[in-house]
Amino acid sequence: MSTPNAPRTARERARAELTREIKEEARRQLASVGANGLSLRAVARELGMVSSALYRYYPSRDDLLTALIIDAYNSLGDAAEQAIATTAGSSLRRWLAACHAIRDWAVCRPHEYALIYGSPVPGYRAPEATIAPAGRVPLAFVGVLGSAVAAGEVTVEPGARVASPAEAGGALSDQAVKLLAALPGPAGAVPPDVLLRAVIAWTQLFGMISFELFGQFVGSFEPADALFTHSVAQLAQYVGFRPQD
Amino acid sequence: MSTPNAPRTARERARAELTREIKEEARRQLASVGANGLSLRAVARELGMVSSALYRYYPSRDDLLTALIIDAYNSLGDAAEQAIATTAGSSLRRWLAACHAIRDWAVCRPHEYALIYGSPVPGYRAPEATIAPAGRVPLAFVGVLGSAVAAGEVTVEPGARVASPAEAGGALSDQAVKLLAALPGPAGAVPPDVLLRAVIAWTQLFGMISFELFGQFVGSFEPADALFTHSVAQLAQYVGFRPQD
DNA sequence: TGTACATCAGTGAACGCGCGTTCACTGATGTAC
DNA sequence: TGTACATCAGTGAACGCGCGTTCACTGATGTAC
Repeated sequence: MSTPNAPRTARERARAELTREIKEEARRQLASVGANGLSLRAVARELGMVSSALYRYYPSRDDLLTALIIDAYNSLGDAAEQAIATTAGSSLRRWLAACHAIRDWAVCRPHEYALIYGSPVPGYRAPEATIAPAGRVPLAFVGVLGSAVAAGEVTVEPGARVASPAEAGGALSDQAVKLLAALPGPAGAVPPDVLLRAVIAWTQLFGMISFELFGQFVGSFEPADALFTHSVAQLAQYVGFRPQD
Repeated sequence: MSTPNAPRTARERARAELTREIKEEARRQLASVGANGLSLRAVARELGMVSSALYRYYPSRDDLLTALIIDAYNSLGDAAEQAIATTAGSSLRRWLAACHAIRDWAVCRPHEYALIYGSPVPGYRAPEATIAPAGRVPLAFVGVLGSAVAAGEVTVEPGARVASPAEAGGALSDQAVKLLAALPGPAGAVPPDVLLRAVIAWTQLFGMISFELFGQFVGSFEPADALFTHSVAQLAQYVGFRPQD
């Protein structure tokens, strides 16, 4: 019985393998032509097949794209979760490890990063199935936040930090509270203002990675390693992680 | 003599007008098919011309794309500069006005935003001519920073803010100092640590706008108005702008 | 003011290409008795 | 264990499409004398 999804017959094994090889070749092509240029015919050609054969594996080009998108989200989610799981010490350390893991992943796979965080492919509508994988990174961050709050490793009262209390109320805190209510386990206990600070850090993280990969730092902060390390540390401090070890 | 570049003959006037109309139609198509799908033939069709006629105006598809990119950077640069120029009061107010102007511009023209801040078009290499327009927004921010420093409206000593002094030295401050040396006028007098904080705010600004436009907030912070206003205020405070009026 | 010539915008046909998808087919692999 | 049938992977031709770019051309606009 081993694993229930394991292929039993030779046919099934071949099918699983080719499904994987098609995705791999498609990923390789992403790098040279981008998501829009991805072509079933070119993938088939490279694999030594006839283009119509691919339709035994993916019903259309968009389905192949969807598979690549889901894989990319999952691969990034794995990287973040693994960094958190394998980093010992304080919540701060785990938070920083996740940030660095995400950037390292993106630098190694710029085209997969562009696929999920770059401009949307026009005419392509992301199906439901991408939503859960897309949520893994934010969820991983919220998980760190939750255990940090529980362990008292994050400052809850932001002190004199709130610039405009009027804004923090109303629509914004409603959104934060609603989001927290939908979160699993101890993450729901994160105070709304801590969550908001984390969201800001989250957007900064991806803004910086996008700028690095998409060429906005050319001629100024390139290479961006030092800037990245510095900014991630700054924002972790802003979120409220205590610099204890 | 009027303006030196004004078209004199009917022919020249017609040429200037068509050049503009081609760009306008191309911009319209960006919205439906994206940068990769932009096609000279479709533009010509919509304009009631034959496709080869466009070659009298742009020597190739890439040149038309370049014109659109330059226009987008300039249009965004205009918006930011104008917001700064027309906002009275403190540097803080001008900084916030610029941030909001940039986001408003992006929300109104998501496809032009994607063209310049989204994933790069594969196979397209941005020519030299795009560099200067691309620098207008950062320069505008640095301008506000410069006058804020001169007027004492920004906190120069970050207090206990530096998380890891070791990183702030070395490569990173070298880059900051080099960048400042290349800046015009009073902007060069901005202290490196203030510049670094502004760079972080700058990346957060665009990270948040990208997340909003590219759909990462679906199901959580949508609409993102309140989150945006809050985060921009938070980062202005982080940069060190004094909340005086 | 009128004529001769040069410039240039726009035409239409063509070249050569690649794409996604469908469909009837062959032949190998798997299954039931 | 062997045979008959069902399943399914892969083929090759075809459909209908759109693309960027070139090129010889016509006819209108501009210029110099």
